[in-house]
Amino acid sequence: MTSIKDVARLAGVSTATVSRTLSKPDKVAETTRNKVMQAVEQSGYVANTLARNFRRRRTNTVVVLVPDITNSFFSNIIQSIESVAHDNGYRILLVDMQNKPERALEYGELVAQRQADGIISLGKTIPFKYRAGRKSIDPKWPPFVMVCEYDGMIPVPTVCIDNLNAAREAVDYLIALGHRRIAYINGPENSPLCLDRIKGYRQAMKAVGVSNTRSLVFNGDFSLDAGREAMTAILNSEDPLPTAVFCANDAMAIGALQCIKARGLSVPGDISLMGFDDIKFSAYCDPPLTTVRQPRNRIGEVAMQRMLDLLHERHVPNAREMLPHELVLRQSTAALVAGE
Amino acid sequence: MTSIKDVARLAGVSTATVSRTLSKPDKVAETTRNKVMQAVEQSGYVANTLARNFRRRRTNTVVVLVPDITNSFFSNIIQSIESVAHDNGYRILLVDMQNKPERALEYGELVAQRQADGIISLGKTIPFKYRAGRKSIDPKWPPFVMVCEYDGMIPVPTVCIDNLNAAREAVDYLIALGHRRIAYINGPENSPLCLDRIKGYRQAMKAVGVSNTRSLVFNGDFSLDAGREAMTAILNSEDPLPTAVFCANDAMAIGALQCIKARGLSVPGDISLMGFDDIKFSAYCDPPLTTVRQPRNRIGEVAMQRMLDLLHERHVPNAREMLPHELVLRQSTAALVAGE
DNA sequence: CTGTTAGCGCTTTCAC
DNA sequence: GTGAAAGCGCTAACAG
Repeated sequence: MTSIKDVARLAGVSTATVSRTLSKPDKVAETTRNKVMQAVEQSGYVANTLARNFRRRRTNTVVVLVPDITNSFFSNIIQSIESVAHDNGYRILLVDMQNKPERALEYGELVAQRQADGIISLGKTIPFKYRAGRKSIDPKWPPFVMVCEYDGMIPVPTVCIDNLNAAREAVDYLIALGHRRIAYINGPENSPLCLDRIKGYRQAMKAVGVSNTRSLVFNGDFSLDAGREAMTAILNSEDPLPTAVFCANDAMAIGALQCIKARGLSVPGDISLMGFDDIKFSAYCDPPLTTVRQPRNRIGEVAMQRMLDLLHERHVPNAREMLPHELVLRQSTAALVAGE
Repeated sequence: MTSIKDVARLAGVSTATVSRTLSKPDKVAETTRNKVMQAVEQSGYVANTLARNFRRRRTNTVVVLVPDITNSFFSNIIQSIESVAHDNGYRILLVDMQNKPERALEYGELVAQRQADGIISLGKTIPFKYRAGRKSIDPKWPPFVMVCEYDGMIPVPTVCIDNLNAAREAVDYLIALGHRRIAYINGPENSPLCLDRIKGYRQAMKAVGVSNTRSLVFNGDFSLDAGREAMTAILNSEDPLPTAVFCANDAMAIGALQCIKARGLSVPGDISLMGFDDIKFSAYCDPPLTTVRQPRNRIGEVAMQRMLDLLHERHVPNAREMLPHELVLRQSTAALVAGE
């Protein structure tokens, strides 16, 4: 392997000059620079990033913690993170948590071990130790950004949407269509994001006089199967059927959709159905799914941007930065026909 | 930052002993080991991986090149790669090629730069320079494994399925149902994997006397939209409608499905539809999609296993290792009714 | 089993 | 503008 020494010898300069030429070319006289570049060319020299990173004490690598990489909701976010990272000379170390948040702390160590310069988490767990209720994060924490989820206990730079109001608007829309008996298929109960969405749902319901929603709320884990199962529970319940069902994500809505149709009921004829996220498949359902769009690519971009800000020691507020969501009206929802 | 020296001093031993205790504990006397571990504990020492990697000349990191991370077909493969990697002390550096194979060479350099120990590519492009037609790979290449795709020009360790026979079996199944006018929506024409699949399609058609399939073959790029567009072209064509359509992947089949239903035609009543891959959504279509299952998790596992073999200098044949596929019969295909 | 020693390849003062 | 020299923190001979 040719090293910086070989290049130096070949160009007849010192290793320091080679190093400078490569990292700060403008600090080197043009003739010297040319000599060095030619020697680099000729020897096929490629800098050893390991040595460089070691010396510079940085990796130009950012860890991305993904709760479940097979959940297609995350893929656009990851794509944008990767893209912005790439454009700024950073690489992504991908960690699939496989929905095991207890492994988070293990990955928090990656920065201490110098495997990465910072951590972006798409999940709800903070990969560092902290005392609940603290007003601010430990100043010794490495650059850290949360995406979509957040931990209410401690303020951390977060990029997400306004889940409460997004859910509220979704349910308000169903209400405007005349629905009152609206079931809600929620995600994992311990997820702050889901707490916000259910709060939005409850607010909207309460505004039209439905304050006890207990029998209308079902839980799932964001998977297609969970949607089917929750919908089965709804259809099997002895309570009167809801006229609309709002789901905490599109995958569960698609699972629910299949279940409804399998029972011989129609969407939106018998039941209006609404999802959340606007994943690609939602436009290809039958009927296409009314949903709430999250600007996933934008979320990823902003998240990586904030990470770069932190890495460059620019100020980033320890607060949630909310990006605009959008109601996407398709054909899975319809006005409640009078008398139904 | 506490370094190995601090620990050595605290434990009253040499840095070499600390290093040994941490990497080969069995080579150290128990009493010494205890002293060291206690010092580690007490000082909160975390080894600097950058220094360690630099010294060991390895990163325990493998680059995974993904053509398009938003294509959900890849996510299970990545998940398994990551999982096996993690269990063996490796990390994954994720690169999203965004379908720009020309960037491959840039990433091939990552190993030369010591950013990674090996490369797994899920795409069709080899990220190293090579002369076409060589019998064997350049012995100077770093550990490299291809997944799903392969490059016919040069033999490289590859983990995939038997695309030719899988496609052939799929079409044979449609033929057994009585179909003869079977259209094919292919993926990118320059993909070896697609060349195999179309070969399988043609073989099956030829076996029942259809040797000119030109007007039956359409191209797409594996996306939902491409499926819709290809299907639109089929339906708008002046030729008689096919009674069955085989798609090179499920996403295009789902796109085609929507298009067919939008025209007021029924699947499988008017047109039988068959996909490829068996992604999660396929079971949730209406009707659920008949398809060919690729063992995606297994593919990822085996691929990372082969990478580990290469990294440990075990022999890995420069050949394709084909994993078993499986026909998944659902409701999007039906026997051709006589007289149709 | 343990300590001494010599770097890995690069960057970065600090002189000149 | 350039070179000499001193490490970064760790590991791996080697000797004892």
